[in-house]
Amino acid sequence: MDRKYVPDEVERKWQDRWIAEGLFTARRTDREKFYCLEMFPYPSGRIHMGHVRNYAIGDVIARYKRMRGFEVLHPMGWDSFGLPAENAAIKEGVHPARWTYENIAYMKKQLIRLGLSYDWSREVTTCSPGYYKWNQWFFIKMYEKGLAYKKASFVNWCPSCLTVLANEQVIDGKCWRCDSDVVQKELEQWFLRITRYEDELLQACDTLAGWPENVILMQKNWIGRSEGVEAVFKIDGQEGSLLIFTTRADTLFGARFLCIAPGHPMAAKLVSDKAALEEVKRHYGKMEEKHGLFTGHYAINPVNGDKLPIYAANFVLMEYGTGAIMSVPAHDQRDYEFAQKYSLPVKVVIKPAGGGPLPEGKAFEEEGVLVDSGPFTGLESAAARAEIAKALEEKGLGRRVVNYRLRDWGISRQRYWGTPIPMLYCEQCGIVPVPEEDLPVVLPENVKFTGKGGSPLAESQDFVNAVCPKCCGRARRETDTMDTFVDSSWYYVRYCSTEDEPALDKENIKYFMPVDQYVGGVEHAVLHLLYSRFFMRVVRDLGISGVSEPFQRLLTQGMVCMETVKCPEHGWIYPSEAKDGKCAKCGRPVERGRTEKMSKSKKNIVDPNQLIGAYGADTARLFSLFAAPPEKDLEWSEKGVEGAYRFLQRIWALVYGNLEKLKAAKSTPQGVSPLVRKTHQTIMRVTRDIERDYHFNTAIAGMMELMNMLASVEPDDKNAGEVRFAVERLLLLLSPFCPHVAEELWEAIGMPPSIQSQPWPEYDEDAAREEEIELVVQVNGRVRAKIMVPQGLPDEMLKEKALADPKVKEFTSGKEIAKILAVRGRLVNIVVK
RNA sequence: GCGAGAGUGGCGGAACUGGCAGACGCGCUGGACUUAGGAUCCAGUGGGGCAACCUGUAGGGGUUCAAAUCCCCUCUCUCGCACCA
Repeated sequence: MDRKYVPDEVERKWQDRWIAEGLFTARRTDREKFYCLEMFPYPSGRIHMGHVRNYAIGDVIARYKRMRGFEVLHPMGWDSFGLPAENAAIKEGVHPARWTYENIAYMKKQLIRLGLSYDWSREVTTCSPGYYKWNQWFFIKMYEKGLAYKKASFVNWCPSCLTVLANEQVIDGKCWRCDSDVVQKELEQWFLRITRYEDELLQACDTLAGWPENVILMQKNWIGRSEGVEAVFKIDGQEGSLLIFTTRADTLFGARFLCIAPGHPMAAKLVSDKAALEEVKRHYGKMEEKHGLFTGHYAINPVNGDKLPIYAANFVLMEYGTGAIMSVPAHDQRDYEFAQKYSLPVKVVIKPAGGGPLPEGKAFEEEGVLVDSGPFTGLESAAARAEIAKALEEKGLGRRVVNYRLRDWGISRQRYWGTPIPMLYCEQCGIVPVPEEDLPVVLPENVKFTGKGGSPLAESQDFVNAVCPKCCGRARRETDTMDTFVDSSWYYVRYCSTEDEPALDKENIKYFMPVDQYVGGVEHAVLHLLYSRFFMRVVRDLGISGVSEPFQRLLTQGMVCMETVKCPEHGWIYPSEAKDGKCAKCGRPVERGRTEKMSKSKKNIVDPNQLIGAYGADTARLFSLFAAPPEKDLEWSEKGVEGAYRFLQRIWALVYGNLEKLKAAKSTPQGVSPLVRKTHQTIMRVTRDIERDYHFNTAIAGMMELMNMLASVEPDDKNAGEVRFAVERLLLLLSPFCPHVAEELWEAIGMPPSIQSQPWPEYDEDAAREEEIELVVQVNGRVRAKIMVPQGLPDEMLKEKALADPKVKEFTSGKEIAKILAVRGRLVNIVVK
């Protein structure tokens, strides 16, 4: 009867049953669907607490929606291409495929051990040919539509390893392996024309009602739309001209010189000292002191004919606008700094509208009133911009344009472990896509991983040598692979069909898309989400789906944090290595650092395996959900975990301690007792807290309150029915959070499994309402009395009762009552003078 | 620098549209049961005061019968972008 709670035993039992019974498979039905998705992990080896939190949140939502009667699609997979696998191959000699698939097998076990309710028949593994075939297919479709193209672009290059480096392999401008200085090397690379959708992607941001404000803002800023004008500056005494972009046409009369990017085509033409130009290029794009070089030429300001010197400058970006700017040192801080360094003149053309003074020693960048600006003098900035733009357009020397910060998406990677870009270079026909029927272009397995030289694929002659599908002549295969963000840009579409079904089944996609709830970390707020929004539109424009926005609602969960401990001798140490404020190794007093995101380097990590081993998956889930609302950072606390465990123990003890009485009782409460009322209130609260932005922490608090009340009720013949009623409801409410305990106890009290297939409990609003309420009486805003009154009395009665209260009289006697207010039948405030 | 968000007990966090500040959990204090307690149960727990009461949501001002919540200023922290012309 007094069975002990052994989480491991209970959890494995139910995990096996759920899988055997296929409770979590989704299929197309007449019911309304709910697509619940969590960002799939990179198979790094083992899961971390961040995954536990992310997937616990998603699992509660999926299980809750199932109980609410939805056909829930809740899939999981592996973002399994990427650099770490290749690094492991270089360092340890394991093949990336083996390394990856072993990691996947292990991590899958871990996820199952957490009791997550996934439909594994839809498992996606991006490094499998069956998946990346479709990356290639999309690529070819995009190539046909002009959405994929090739152009020269810079990569990080290590001159010692003779290899391209990813951004994360460049540490402080040096190679991660050999510490050599990294240089920029120009290569031909493939790009996806996301900019074709820039305007739509920006506009549609305002339709993302279910997204957090900050993420929408980050998307908008990333796209970075700005309105301005392009103006033509003729070059003095020479053929040709320079086109510049500015958002501040109102400062055009203040231009004192022009700056062009060192890589600008005109730079090479205008500058005779090539070595000096190279020097400027060396500093290009670096956040440091500005470097410039006078080209020896002048340009003519189209509005007033001023002759302005032309400089090549490191801070002017070739990728934005036209790669050339007009420099207005009086009204742009960057130009000001440049002018200071090269002793160039400054001309003020804007003054503060209020007539205040100009700042000293820096540029005045705000808007104001124009001075010294010819016919435009006296206009305000906004009006002047319009007028000057008009004047330029009339002269044919300029036009209004909109510029975006967003660049096309460079997807070429000089790596092995990624999707081969399905292109051929034919000696006769040039660039030729691999025919659809020849897909996938499979990664060859027998390649060497040295970490040196070019891409491993380029070394594989079997791979490189190909036949042109057009002319049957000799062709060379593209050896670059795709950015792994391509893989994750459409995996949610792939999930709509099972592994056995066609990959892009329109009917399946129509039924399941879009994702109703997406859950993941903020670190993907910009790139992954933007690329996915782009890809969804491509899928749409290929006629595969009618959906434009892939993710209806987005929840970005906070980080999992823990305190850090530092020893003066040993550096960061695990909290367990500190005893009584001293380092266990050397005995020196430790320094308590701040609470930070869990990371291996800071040694402030908790291993999910150990956690589950000690307390079970239900406790791990419960604590992750209870300690903070999902969107906020969560501070890990061993004591807090124990508290969560204790809560489950108490429920367990409650059921097993009264098992016979509970089993014998019928769940038919007689009337509305305090326990029955509390039960209805709890159902109401938990439901509301879940519906209101998934505030699981308060929902769990509500269940704890009900548990506390249950613990104070000793079941006897009279009340056994209502206790059983409360216990049943409590288990139902608990089941999305701690599914194993809920199942086990549900079965224990004699209910047929599975609790997962039960409907979400209903509440009775009348039964939930208190018969008596505590009326708060304030005098001049201060609480002076609390009186129990029947529910629903009219305001006049409440005021009367309040005034009659002896305590209140003490504060009102002899004073003039100015006003009495009653608020929602719960509070009365008496204002006296 | 620009943009966004946050600041509530010893700690994590509650408080729906302005209406009892501190739900729930942790910790702490006292008690019970115990050979024992780092198990369990009961009671208490923002600060000050014997008390009636006073005071309290980063700091300062304001609106209101009433402010953690709304408005203005200041400070601190976190995040994002960062030479985008």
